Amino acid sequence: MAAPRRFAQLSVNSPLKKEIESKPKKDDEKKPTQLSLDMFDVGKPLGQGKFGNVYLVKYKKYDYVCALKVIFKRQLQKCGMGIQMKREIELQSHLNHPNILKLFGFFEDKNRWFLVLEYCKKGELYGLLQQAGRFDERRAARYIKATTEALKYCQEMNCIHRDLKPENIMIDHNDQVKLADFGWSVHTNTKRNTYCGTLDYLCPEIVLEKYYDGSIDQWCLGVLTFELCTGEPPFQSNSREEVMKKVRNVKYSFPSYLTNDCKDFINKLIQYDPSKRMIMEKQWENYQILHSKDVILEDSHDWTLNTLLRGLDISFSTNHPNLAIGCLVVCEYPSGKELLTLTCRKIITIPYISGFLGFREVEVYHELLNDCKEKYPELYPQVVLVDGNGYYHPRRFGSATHVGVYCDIPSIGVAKTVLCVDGIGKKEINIITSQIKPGESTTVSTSNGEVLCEVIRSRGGSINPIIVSCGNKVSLSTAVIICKECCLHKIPEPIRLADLISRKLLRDEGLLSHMN
DNA sequence: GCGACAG
DNA sequence: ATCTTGTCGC
Repeated sequence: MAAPRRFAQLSVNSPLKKEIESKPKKDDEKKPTQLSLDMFDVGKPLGQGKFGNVYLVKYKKYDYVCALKVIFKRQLQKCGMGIQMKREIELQSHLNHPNILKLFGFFEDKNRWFLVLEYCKKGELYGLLQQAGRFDERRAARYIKATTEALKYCQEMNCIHRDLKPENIMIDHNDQVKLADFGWSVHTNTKRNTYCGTLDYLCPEIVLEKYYDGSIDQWCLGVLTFELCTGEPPFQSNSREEVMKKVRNVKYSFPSYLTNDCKDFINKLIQYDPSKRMIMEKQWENYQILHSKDVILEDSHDWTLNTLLRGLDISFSTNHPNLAIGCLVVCEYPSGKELLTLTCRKIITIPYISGFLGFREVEVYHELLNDCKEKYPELYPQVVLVDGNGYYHPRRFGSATHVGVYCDIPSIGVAKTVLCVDGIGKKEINIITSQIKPGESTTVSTSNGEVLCEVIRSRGGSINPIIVSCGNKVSLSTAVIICKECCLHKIPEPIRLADLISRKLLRDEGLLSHMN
């Protein structure tokens, strides 16, 4: 314990590392250079904290400027953080990422720990934020993106930061983000309102003293985004109790100047239920994979020549957070006669996140389609109608397109509602619908002339439209023809049946909330 | 007929 | 994820 600590693992390009490696390994002694205070010129203090100060220092041998964090063992012990400190150093020294502050090395004397850290000329992001009041979304997004990269890396390394806030994000001379302070942080109680301290970034499970996991960093990322874009943390209040109450109730509101995209992003991260917080890993990965594949928006077959064309639909319904019952209904086209019904019960591991449509569903749909292909190959559908938007989606990738591309099958998106794209929302669609005759349809385009979808007004008296958009390998005009044929009711028959069947199954199993 | 629910 | 709607269960 009292023996001098060895050098921590160094980043590849660290000058300190070069020195160690250039030293001839004499004898069998593998002990690397032992750092000590006299190897540094100590300059001006960079910051003060609860456990000690940070100084600008120069590593004499190479004239290399670093930050030296001094932590008094006494203070640390008083807070019962002695052992934690060592674990944190071990952890931090193994992290190597462009957006994580590098720990070059560490050493100790009788009373103090010394951490040799990367020097960041522009200091804490907190300071820059104070100067600016608030950042415009473009600038905030740059910081958030880099921070996300760092957090993603942390998650891969099974490390939870736990203490994300603008005080712990350093900005170097190149304006690059460097995430700092992995737990042993020098708490900067001088800057933030001492009364609330770092309470602003606490998530509900911490406030309620429940178990927590890596998703607390997602919560904090949402809070951070809010603070960078507005200058104030979302749950700010006069008293500790008030903040905690607001956090428990997830009660916060946006200033009017924020864009919808920004609010949306924050909303997806600041979620009470940890499993509902937007995650960087799987969703994003799937999203990228699917986006890298080609979506075909034209007819891949001459549908009109095939009189035996079958329509199919699958739907998906859940109340239990992770349980889904999917249903696939094959109908004869164009009569709409039901030929086959398959269901699938599956535990979904991906959380539902609005705006990231299709990721949860696609697993279930895929299984159903495979099942059909294996057992009833003659009934395998040529085209699937999917409940929800298709290519017409703010991210240009709705459920129907996901299913179509993922399962490599022609697909059509059939939605009852619209998501706002380029100023076209529910209200605009309703106006458009009211201008067309029952049973007729019209194409809706954005201001650039890009076609989004076709709105069909049902044959009955309702002005509630059916919105058809391209999924994959089916053109919009063909999609509309097929859809109209399948519309015995307002929702195309296969979708309607699948919806009813999957919901009935859930109900029968007592998995819909009104049953208990 | 009324209430719940739909992702 | 708030359909001034459609459907089902009770």
